[in-house]
Amino acid sequence: MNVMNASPRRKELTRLAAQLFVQEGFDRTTVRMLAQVMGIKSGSLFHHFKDKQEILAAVIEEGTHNALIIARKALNECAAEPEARLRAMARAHLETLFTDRNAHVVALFEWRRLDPAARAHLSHLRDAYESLWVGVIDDALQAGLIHGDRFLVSRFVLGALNWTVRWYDPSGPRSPDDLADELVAMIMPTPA
Amino acid sequence: MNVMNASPRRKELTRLAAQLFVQEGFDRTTVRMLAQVMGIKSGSLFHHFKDKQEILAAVIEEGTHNALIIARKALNECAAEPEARLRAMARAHLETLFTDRNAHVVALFEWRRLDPAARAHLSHLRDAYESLWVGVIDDALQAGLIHGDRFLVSRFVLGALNWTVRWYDPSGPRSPDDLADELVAMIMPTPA
DNA sequence: CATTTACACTAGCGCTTGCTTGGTTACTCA
DNA sequence: TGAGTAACCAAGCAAGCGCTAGTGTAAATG
Repeated sequence: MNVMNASPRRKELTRLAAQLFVQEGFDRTTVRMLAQVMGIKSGSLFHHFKDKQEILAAVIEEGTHNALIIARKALNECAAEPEARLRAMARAHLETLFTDRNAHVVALFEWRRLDPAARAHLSHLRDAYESLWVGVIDDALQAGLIHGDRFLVSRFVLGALNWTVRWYDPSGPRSPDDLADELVAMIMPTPA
Repeated sequence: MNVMNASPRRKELTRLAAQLFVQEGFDRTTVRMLAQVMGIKSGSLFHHFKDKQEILAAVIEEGTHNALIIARKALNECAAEPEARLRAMARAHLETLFTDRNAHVVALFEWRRLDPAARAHLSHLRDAYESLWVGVIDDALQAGLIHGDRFLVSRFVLGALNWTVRWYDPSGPRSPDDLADELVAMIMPTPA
C-alpha cells in the first residue's frame, strides 16, 4: 500500500470506478461518468485522486492486494500434500477472481493503460502473487502429480483460470470450487 | 465476407490498422494516427472505410476468416484418430494466433468495442470456428483420451491457448507446435 | 476526346476530453 | 467559538476527437 490512501470514502469510490471500468473500458470511461456514478461533480473527483490514471492504479492495487491475502490464507489453512495445495490455490484464485471480479477484470485487461511508474509499483504485487503459484506447481511436479515444463504448466493453468472471467457465471449451478476441482482433475493423470 | 470489400489496398490498410490497434488499443488509436502509419491524411481514410468502427470490424473479420481456413485445412489433412485431431487443432490454433497475431489480439481484447451490427455478423464466424473445437473435444472425450465436462474442457483449453498471446514469444527457442504438444500432453493421462 | 472512377488533399466544424480554478459548505477539535 | 480541513461545486479552458465538405489529379473507360 504505497501509492494508496485507503480512506473508506476512497475505497468506495474505487469500487464504483472498477465497476464502470469493466462496463465501459478504461479509455471510454470519462471523468464525468465516474463522477456521476459516485454522486459528485467531475471537478470534485480530483480532490480524491490526482488524475484518472491514479484511479486505475487504485483499482488494480486493491484487487491484487486482496488476491495475495486470500491466496496466502488458503495455503496456510490447507493440508501439506501437493495435491491439496494445488487444489487450494486454484480455488483461491477463482474465489478472489469472482468476489473482486471488477478489480481483477480491470487488472487483467487494462494493465497496459497504466503509466510506467504505477506499472512498476504494481508489478511487485503481481509477482508476489505469481510466485505463490510457481511454488505450488513446482511441488506438484516434483511429487509426480502432474507432468510437463514448470513454466509452461503454470502459464497454461493461469491462462485457463483467468479466461474464466470471459464466460463463467458464478450465479449459475456450478460453484467456483467445482470449477477449480474440474481444472485440477483435467491436468492430473486419472486420479480416481 | 459480407461487410468486406477485400481489395488488396484495403487489406494492407487493415493490416496496418491491426498493428496500431494492438500497440495502442482501439480507443486510444485516433484516425490521425491510423492515417499516418498508412501514409495518407486523415480525411483520405474515409474513402476506404465508412468510419472507425468499420476498420475494427475489417481487422477482426480478416483474422477470424483466416483462423477458420487454417483450422479446416489442418483437420482435413491430419489422421482420423482423436488424438491426432486434438493435436492438429491445438497446433492450428497457435499457428493462426501467431501468424495473424495482431488481428487475433484485437479480436480477443477489443471485441466489445464492436457495434451491435458488426458483432452479430462476426459472431457467426467465431461460432463456426468454435464448433470445430467442440467436435474435436467431443471425439477425444468419447475415446477416453481426456476426461471431464465437454463444455468446461473446451473452455479451459481455449483459455490456456488464447492466453499465450500475453506471454509467449514465437521467436524464442520453443516453436508454437511444441507449445501445442505440451498442452495436449498436460491434459492427457500419462501417454508415454 | 469526354467522362468516370479511384484516391488523395486541405480546411475545419461541432463536440468531448481531462483537468484547473476559485470559491462555498459542513464538520472536527482545541 | 473560531481555526483548520475535508469534501464538494460551477464554470470553463486548451487540446484533441471523429468525421465532412469540397477540390485536385491521374489513370481507366466509353
